[in-house]
Amino acid sequence: MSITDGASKPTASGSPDDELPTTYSAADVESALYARWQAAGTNTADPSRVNRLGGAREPYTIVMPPPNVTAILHVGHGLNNSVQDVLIRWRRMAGDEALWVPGTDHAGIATQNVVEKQLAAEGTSRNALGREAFVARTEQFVETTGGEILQQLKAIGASADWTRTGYTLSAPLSAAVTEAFVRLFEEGLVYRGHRVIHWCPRCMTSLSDEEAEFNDTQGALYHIRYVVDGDPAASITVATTRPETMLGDVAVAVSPSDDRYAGFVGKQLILPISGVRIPVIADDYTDAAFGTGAVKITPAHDANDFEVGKRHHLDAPVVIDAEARMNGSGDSVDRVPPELRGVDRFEARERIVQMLRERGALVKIVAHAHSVRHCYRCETVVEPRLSDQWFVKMAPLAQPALEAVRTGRIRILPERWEAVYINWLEGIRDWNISRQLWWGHRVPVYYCDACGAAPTASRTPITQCAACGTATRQDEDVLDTWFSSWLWPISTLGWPNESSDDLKAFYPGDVLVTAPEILFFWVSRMIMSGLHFMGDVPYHTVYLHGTVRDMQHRKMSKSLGNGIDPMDVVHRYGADSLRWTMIAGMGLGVDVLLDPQDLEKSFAPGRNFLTKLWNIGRFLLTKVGSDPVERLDRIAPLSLTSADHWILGRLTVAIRECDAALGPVRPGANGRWSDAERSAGMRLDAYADAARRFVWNELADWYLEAVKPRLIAGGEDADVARAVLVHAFDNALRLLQPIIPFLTETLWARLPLRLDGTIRESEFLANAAWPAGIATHPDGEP
RNA sequence: GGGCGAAUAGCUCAGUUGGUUAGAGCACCUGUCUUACACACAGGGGGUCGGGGGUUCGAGCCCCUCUUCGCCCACCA
Repeated sequence: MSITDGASKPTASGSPDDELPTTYSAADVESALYARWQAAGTNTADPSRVNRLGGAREPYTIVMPPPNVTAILHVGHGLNNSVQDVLIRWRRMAGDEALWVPGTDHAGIATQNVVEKQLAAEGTSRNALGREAFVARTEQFVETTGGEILQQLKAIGASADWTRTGYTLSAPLSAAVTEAFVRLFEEGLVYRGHRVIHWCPRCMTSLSDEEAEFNDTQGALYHIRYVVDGDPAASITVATTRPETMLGDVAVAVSPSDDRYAGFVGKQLILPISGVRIPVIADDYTDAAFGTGAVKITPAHDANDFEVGKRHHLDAPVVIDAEARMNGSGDSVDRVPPELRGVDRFEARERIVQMLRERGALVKIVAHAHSVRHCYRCETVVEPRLSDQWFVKMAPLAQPALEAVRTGRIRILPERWEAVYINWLEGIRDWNISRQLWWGHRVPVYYCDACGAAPTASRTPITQCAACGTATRQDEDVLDTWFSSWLWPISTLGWPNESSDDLKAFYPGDVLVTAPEILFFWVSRMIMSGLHFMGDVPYHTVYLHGTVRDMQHRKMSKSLGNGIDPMDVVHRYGADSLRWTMIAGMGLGVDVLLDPQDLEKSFAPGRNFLTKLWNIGRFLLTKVGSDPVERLDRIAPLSLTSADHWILGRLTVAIRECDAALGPVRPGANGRWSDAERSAGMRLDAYADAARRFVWNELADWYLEAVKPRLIAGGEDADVARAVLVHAFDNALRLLQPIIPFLTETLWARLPLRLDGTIRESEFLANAAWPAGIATHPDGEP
């Protein structure tokens, strides 16, 4: 009989051929077993069983960070989802109604970029296709190839509730997006702003502050002399890292307290190359100690300069276009000399520097290290650009989110991230949510060009102007991907339908498991949206895990070629090995180092442990046999040997250690973490280690050896030994199920029955009870 | 510029409020195919806990300082 057969027909009727193969073959077991879990609905949560709806169980909810719909599983996903699955499986066994909501994210910019690349390869482009055809094409692409990652998650054993799989661009979740936008619009928290934003000239869209990442760059500080109008002997030298923007200068700002320039304030300077006259102004923005103490002010191409410009009522001439080429528009056309028009910004920089040099306006060039913002999707240097965008006013949303962490309704682990969270929220800036893309949720705002009525945000499409009856025009922009992500914990449960059973049963949820990188992008915004739209936090614990890196501590990435394909590991060592390695090897918030060059070295410990467990199982099933065993509580304590007492004591200790490592499940009755609880628990590595120690060092190395003669001798004492052995192993399998579900389930199905048939209270170990310690054997000493 | 983290055995890491000879896995050495397991078992070697200073009866753990890596944030013109 093969393992697969054995697993599919769990039986304790020990037929002679019912022997386990000498080696465990994960590949033969895992996918079939997963299918059986699926068929039995072990992962499916039922709101009617939840105490919030009159049921008997506590809910335990985790929402999966939705991977990009076009993503394929990488080892980071493997780590992230292994952690979530351990927690969910643990709580499911412990009697909670555990719900793990899976799904995918439409990933606006990322997906649009993928499809645009495909189109380019086909010799066409999105503009050639037009908006409607492009969106259709992308939808089709997502439909045919998207979501593969969800299948891969099943292969690593993720026990998510697939009946509730969400997708941010699905109809129900899109309705939630529209509802959220319109509500915020009506509350005055969404507004149209005219200001300098981050612009990616390759993606051709604006970006939020968070999407424009700083990269350290070795640049230069160009010192340029601006001569005073009417006094060629007098001049001010400005320092800039971006000389090409000088074409758009409208002033030079000096510090009001800078004596060097006091006499210049109010005078006019002549801008080299264009000859435009600009004033010298005094503004606190300028730091007299930096550079030359004089700053050129380019309101259209620098966010700070824009603010300075506003204070001094200066124009904001545009000299760089959307594709980052030198070009004026409207009144500013003449500011860009004909020979520079249409020239790329970096090429223009070289040429302008040369022109300045020729005119004697270039004083010097000094090497200067600074940080430059790049597009987080394509690495292109971001261009500050003056434009009209939709913003969310964040301060009113941030305040309750700040309080939630300060008062202990939410804890963030490791705790040090709480300071980072608080610091960010205290200095929060408004969120630019409009994107000049086609792939995403279209901004639900309608304009009437005919009568100029105020723009209307609407839950349903408006085709005719309410004021004048002419056809309206919908806003062309789509919303930031994260504007749908931040609703994920409520939208996947049915919001805005507040009578949804899922929402009532499973919200607020419990834990969010993710990497620190998206603390601002996502985690904090979900807290804000949960508090704002549902009046409660989406989770009480934020668990931030580390990053998977190679042996040189480099982040694993496709471009470096240092990645580990989790599916490769699954095929070679099994999902359980992968999971074990991740969970046992990862301290709280600590990076996991794995060697992509040597999978054997990285995953052998997990594989070895599984083999050990397998062999314990083989020993048990052959030596103990398949005859029913007595229930432990029916055995007179006096019949137990000191070895029996010892192993039962060790088991109790192991259970206690596992429980302690996993820690408090949820905050106390007032819904707030106490100081003591705040950092307790969630030590998955300590939990794995405690379970491993019991199984290997105590059960296998000691008790199994001690019990061999008794089993051989037979008689009543052999039956006692059999009962204790089965009890200990049964509990060991229960302790380990959350981490290595496949192997433990396979072995558990073959444990002999108890005399009263109670050993299997459930068809699956996945739904069996989490172990409880035995009160009569409180300590682990013999 | 501000903040945070890490530095413990050859490698990857544990060491919870300071308390007996500092631990695990892998690697290494010596035995052993002992009828569950050589992906194993029995035993063993190996660490001035980054440097310096301090508090204490006592410090890997607390304080100061330095060095080296890494991360986050920032209106580095």
